[in-house]
Amino acid sequence: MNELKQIYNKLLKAYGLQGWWPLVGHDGCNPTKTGSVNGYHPGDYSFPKDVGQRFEICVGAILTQNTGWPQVEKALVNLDKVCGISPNELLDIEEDKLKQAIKPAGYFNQKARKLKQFAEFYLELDGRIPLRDELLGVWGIGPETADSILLYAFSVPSFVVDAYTKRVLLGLGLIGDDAGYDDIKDLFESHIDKDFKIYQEYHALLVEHAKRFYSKKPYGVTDFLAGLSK
DNA sequence: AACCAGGACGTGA
DNA sequence: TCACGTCATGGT
Repeated sequence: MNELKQIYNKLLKAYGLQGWWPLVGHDGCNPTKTGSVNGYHPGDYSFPKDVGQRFEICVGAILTQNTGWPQVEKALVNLDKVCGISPNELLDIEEDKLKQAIKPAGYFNQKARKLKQFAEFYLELDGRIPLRDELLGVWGIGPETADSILLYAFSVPSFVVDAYTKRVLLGLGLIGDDAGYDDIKDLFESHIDKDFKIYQEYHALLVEHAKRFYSKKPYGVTDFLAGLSK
């Protein structure tokens, strides 16, 4: 068994199933993740259950750029109140009202524009699953957001790499400081079975682990996984 | 009171 | 290609 699989097993044993992506309108959802916001559904991979939930995940992926989830949740609740979370409703709402609603998530000028443009793109899809390159062509969607949308909204096994992921792998000595986004993505995808459930859990587990051991400098000095590699 | 959060884009070299 | 500045609110 390769090292990345061992790390996955160890993280899973330590933290359990994470149940990403959290949903605000959690109908049919079982928010059992203790000590966290509602909307998680550990062990249930039948999400999103409808197009509404699918679009909400996309919106959340954009709103969470460089921002903590609790703030995104406030923005989503506001959005749901002032117009609703659907492509048409986001296109119809006046931009200033949109900015006001998503303000808690920060970068409201940019993110309001991003949401408008994504809503348009989403309608053009007409129910089809987008290609990664198509997502990257939308203004405001970079590699991490594209992969998050593919993995959590469309259940496509595209591994998500974020700042935490890089810190953990760097701390374990598995990559160099010069490793880029695609290098790290390819590393996971070449060593882990292309199963969207495993990719969803693995990314969420890395975030959970990083929040505990890699949130303040010096990063990773107390990482209990560090003994895995040398 | 800095520092950071589940980044992405625009610019100049 | 790449390093760097910008965007913005709210936690710790």
